[in-house]
Amino acid sequence: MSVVKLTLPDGSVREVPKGTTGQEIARQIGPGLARAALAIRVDGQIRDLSRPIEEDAPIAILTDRDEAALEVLRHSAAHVLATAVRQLYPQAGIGFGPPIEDGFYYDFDVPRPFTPEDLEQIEGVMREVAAKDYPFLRAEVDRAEANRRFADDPLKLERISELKDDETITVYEDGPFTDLCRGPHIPSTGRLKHFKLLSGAGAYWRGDEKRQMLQRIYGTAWFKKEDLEGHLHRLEESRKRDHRRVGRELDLFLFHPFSPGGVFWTDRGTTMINTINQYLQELQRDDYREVKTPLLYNKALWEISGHWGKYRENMFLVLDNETGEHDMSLKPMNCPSHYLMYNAKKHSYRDLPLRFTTYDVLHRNEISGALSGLTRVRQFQQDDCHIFLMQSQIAEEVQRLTDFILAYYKTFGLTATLKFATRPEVRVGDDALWDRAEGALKAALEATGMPYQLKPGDGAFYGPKIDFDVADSIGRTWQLGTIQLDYNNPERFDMKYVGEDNTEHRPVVIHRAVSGSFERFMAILIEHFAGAFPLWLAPEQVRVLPISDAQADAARLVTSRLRDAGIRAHLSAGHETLNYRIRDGEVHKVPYMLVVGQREIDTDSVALRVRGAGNKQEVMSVSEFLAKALHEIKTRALVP
RNA sequence: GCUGGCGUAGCUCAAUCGGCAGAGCAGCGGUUUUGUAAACCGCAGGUUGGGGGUUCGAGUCCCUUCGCCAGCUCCA
Repeated sequence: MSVVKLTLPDGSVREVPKGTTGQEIARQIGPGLARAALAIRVDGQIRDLSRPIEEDAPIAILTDRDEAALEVLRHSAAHVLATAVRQLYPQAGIGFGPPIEDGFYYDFDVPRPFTPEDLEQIEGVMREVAAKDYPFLRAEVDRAEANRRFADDPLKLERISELKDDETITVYEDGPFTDLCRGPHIPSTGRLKHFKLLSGAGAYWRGDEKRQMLQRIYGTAWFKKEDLEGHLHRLEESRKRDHRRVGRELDLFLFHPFSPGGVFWTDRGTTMINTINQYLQELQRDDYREVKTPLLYNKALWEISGHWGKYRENMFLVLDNETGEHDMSLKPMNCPSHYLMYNAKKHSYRDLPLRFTTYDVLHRNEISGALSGLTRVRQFQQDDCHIFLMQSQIAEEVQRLTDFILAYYKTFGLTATLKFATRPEVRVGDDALWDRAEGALKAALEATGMPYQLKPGDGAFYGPKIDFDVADSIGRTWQLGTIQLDYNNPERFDMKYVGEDNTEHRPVVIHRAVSGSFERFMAILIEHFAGAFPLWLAPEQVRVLPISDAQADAARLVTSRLRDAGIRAHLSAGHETLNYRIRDGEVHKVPYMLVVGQREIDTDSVALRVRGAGNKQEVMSVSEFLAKALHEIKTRALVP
């Protein structure tokens, strides 16, 4: 009998008869491991424990301590879900059921949507399936056998028909349920213990809006009870932080049915936007040129830029009364207007890189179902910038922009991950141009030394890009910043600069945004800080509270002193009790409250109450407080 | 845009089977002058998102439309 040599994670080599299963190896290593084992990694590939090993390979037995095993668990949880649904709805068609971040889902073809009561019932049956501890049995079948097994399910038959002839078709059984599936799975359904179904929703078969709508059930599954509870707690916490709720409670913005996708910023929200804007303007003071351009353009511009062909459904077209045609449009992007400005003058290589920034209002006609709070609106402002530069300047500029963007996020305590997005299906420009652009941007990105992920096909229609994704409190990631390299528009707009050799050359354009849009950035900040903004950003920075009317004048004087120093301070006097006013300040997340009573007046001081710190007050002079607050504001400290 | 759910006072939510639209908070008026998270009393607040229908009678049932929410699609 031949043997195979298996290298364990600790480097030791174990020789076992060819065909030994992962389960048997785990048992040989130790009974504890055998009990804990969930799957095995063989030469980098995760497999069922029950599969025989036929070749020499590095292996690792996976237990609930491995992140990869969690994915296997969740995939198996999806199968248990399908098992339960099939038991309750034997006619249900079975779509796809993959693991996803924090959980899993499965799509079913059923005549009516699942209700919350249905989900409870299904979850109950899932617990029965888990209790029965059915083993997950893997089998390789040929095409005819697969077609026979899934003869009653058109969705599965469609999937089978797409498998290539050289692909191994595998099916998995757990008790009464059989699914077409690549695997791998946990050894048996009993290993699934801590899970919960969360919601149901419609989802198109294969994500295609022209195909039928299936009913998707989302669920979450974990190895430990605490992990499940922690996850459910995080979901609850996320709901509390939802920027739509917090934004209303803190009176930052509102919506009105008369302008779906349009934001009404209150004075408080406007103050925050302006504060962020000032910060950006300060950062860009030296090397950037801030410009303003029109909002409305003739379609001739969009024909040159390619928007008319590729982006028209997202543009608000405006009727021209003279021509009776919709041949004007509100701008959905700033780039073409910057190109027009660039071309209005002749440029020397000495002027490059030339950086135009703009905070103009943009309009995009999003389909109604896409609108969502501040994160998806129809009118918004980007902190937009277009950089005109020479080919040879790309790497340095990308480095500089990356540093800039990451430093900016750091000010807010946000961390980002980088994504490199390449040419999309719908695009302008020939492949040679794309090759050059992708090559140049990738080289520049790698020169920064930052880790990044690849997002193939996710580039802009005119060029590849580096996206900066920032995670919000719910764990959703949002694309905020972006660096897009564009070789197309310089051609389309026939841009030129005069080089050192006194002949004309083609510049390259970099599109850059940092916050993405102020609207979306505000949504993320609100959820990130749960409304408790750092001092420099808070719409109301300080609230001054006299204990009674007797101290009102003194408190008013303190307020004026703060305001004269440029601090956003308000006086909270009146007939309400001190307790009431303190509570109101805490509820509105005012960073600092200054209590002024007779004791303070006598010593020319204030009693500082820090947001969230309870009544651990500190008494200091007004000038001491002023110095402290101004310093925190100036340094944009993440306090209190 | 698609599928489903939901729209009751500024906000959060009640209103049994189709049978008098209500509460708390916020607001306004008064009393209270307060030492670190809600003083007390009173008043006002509504074409139940809009339109149409069924019914003796509609917040409740049906149709339609607008908006919001979740997901899909899309995306800053």
